[in-house]
Amino acid sequence: MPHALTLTLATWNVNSLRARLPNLLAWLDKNPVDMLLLQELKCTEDHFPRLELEERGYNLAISGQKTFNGVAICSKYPLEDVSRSLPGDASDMAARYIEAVVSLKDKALRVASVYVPNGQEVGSDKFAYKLAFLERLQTHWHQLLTYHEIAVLGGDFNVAPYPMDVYDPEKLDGSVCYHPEERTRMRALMHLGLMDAFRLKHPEAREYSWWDYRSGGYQRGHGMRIDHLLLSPEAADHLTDAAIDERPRGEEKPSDHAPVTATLEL
DNA sequence: ATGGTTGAACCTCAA
Repeated sequence: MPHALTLTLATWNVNSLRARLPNLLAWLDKNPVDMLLLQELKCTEDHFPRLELEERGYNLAISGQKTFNGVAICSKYPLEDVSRSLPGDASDMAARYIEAVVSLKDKALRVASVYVPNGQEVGSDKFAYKLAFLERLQTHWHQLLTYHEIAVLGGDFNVAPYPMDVYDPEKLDGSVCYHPEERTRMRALMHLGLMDAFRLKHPEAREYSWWDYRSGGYQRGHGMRIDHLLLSPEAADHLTDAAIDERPRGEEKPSDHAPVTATLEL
């Protein structure tokens, strides 16, 4: 059967949607992706710039929070069965996960936008929360993968899975976002059968998705690849392209993250 | 570099 539908996806941690709205809209005008996964909205749903995105054709599913966190799914196709929590800890109120089913013409796609906790400092309570959160992701997606759907789990995982995903693996080994325990849990999640779209298409590329604002991280090339689009096997079968668009990171008032993109021919 | 920057909201925290 010939390909009937080209679906473009992006994930982007914008580090405050309201502060980054000009950057985001300028990027969308050049890259009118079908599915946009956002993290670190840093606003409640009532402050979400709904009109600006709706007039660009997006349906919205939002999990907002004041000051911190906040995730969203923006889709040119209708969204159904929206879920705003990651199972496994009913006491966790942070807006870090949203999942929905996208109705395409004759098929469906499950998609989630996740903002994994940063962990702050190795050994801290926040680091333990991060590890527990990664385990919850693994448990939940282990279940979801039994459905054999076309599915995408995208977002800011705050983990660089392999040495080639950081600018200096020897120096950074054991530091937050590149600690062995985080890599172990990140890889356990991937080894359920979630394929890293960027790495599938670029097995050797030393490209990053995040650079620290401090110490001129971007200018020095001190980056990490911590934002990922993970594909179910059924989705990976349709992957035709993946990239990291570094350009927005070099522009005025940037997010510290760059958008990561993928294309599926369904 | 036990430095450094950014955003939101408060006079500091999270990243």
